[in-house]
Amino acid sequence: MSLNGLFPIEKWLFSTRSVLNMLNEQDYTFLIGRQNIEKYKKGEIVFKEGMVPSGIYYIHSGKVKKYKKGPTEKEQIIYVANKGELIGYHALLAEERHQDSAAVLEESSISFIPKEDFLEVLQRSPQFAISLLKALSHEFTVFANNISAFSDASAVERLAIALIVFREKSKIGLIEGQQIVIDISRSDLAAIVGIAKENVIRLLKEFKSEGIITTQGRKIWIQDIEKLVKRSNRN
Amino acid sequence: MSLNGLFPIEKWLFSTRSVLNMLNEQDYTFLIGRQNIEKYKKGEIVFKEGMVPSGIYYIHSGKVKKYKKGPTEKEQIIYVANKGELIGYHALLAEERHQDSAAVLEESSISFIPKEDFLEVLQRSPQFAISLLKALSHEFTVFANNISAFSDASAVERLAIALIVFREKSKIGLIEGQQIVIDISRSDLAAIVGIAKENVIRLLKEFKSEGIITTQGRKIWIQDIEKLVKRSNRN
DNA sequence: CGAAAAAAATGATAAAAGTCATTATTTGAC
DNA sequence: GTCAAATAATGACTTTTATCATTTTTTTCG
Repeated sequence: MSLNGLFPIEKWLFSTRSVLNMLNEQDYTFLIGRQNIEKYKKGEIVFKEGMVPSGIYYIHSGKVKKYKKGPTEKEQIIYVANKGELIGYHALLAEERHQDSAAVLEESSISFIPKEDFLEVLQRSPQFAISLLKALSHEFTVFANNISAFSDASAVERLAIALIVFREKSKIGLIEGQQIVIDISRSDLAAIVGIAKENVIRLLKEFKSEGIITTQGRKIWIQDIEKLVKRSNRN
Repeated sequence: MSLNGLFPIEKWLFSTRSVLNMLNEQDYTFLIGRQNIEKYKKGEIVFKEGMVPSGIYYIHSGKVKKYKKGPTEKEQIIYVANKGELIGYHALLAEERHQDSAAVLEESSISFIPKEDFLEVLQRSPQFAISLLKALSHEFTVFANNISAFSDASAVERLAIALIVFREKSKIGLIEGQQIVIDISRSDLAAIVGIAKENVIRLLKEFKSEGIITTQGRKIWIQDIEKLVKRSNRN
């Protein structure tokens, strides 16, 4: 079941994956081929807002949330990074402290790339810089969409979008034909959508009664993607 | 009256200004020194969502809003670009269509930089690319803050932030000691804050009664920045 | 300057989403 | 497998913000 023509998924997804693929084998190996992979358990923190960045991170497997806490301590998830993506490069490139925090959503393998190594490759490969520029610029599409959706879309619509996007992200690494399962806590889902946890639960219940999803514990299966797209109002 | 120590203004502002300043004189003149400046009247559109970018724009004077319209036609302003800034480069660098629209908020002088010229300078100056990377990365700080504020801050708080930030932007080009005036329509202010126009008016009335601002027509003068900062809850 | 148009302001009402208190279910560790 | 802790679910109620209809003020332009 594809989203082609159904939903503009490309406006809601991006990936730093392609950036690395343009590196030659030597540089690629230099950056992420080394065996400094670390395992993170669910909920563990990769970096925290305010920290001075000493390098960037590459996600070998798992999912990492980037989030911010406001004065009221309410957490807002800015982005969920996936297997194959880089995180932590914004602060490094901007030469400032981390402006958001990162924590893993599920057991993940992540390797650390020291600042010096990253900047070295950046200096010696102008094409890498341009490729990064392209990736960063595309990120804006997604962010602009998000900001726009916050004022234009209702809670249900944003939840529908979040489910569609998260499902897409959960496809990665799956075998063709395998059931896609969305495995995320109600709190995290609420923090992505920007609404209260209780509302997420109530709206999911609505989706269940409409036959759009089924759930079991925290797990969610999307049964009728077309109806969900309709509920998102972005088609 | 400075914001130093009062309010983290740097988290809400960025500028592509510095990017151009790192260019050598020759490249600088090549890009924006030429006499293809065009005047735009209030409300005129610079580019529209969906257009294929053929170049980028440099704002010699004036203010330009970047915005998106959602399915309900509600406009959300993503960013207000100022004198000295570049716009339209995201789509160009990402090699995609414009994902937002741009229109001038007040009479502006803008020059067009053809795609080829911009990319040429980018290719021949690796430092320019890295400088752009830095600028783009910093933009994320601002965007992330925005997204976080949307879920964490109330309407009044966001309005207070918007006024503080817009006031700061209106300082540019002013003579020291000159009164800062915020000159923006209630609709545009509402589109920045992401709330209904009527609410902007009601909240401004509240600010007036608290002695924080005075107004005359569309014009707003901030009389007590400290109280306003307090209302923003970000200090 | 004065009329028409645009924008700001106001008031009443409706809708959406948040909060709090509590119960039910699931998950994870021993 | 059982129990404790964590998380999901529910219901009543409050708060916030949007919407709509209308009046007043400001701006624009001949």
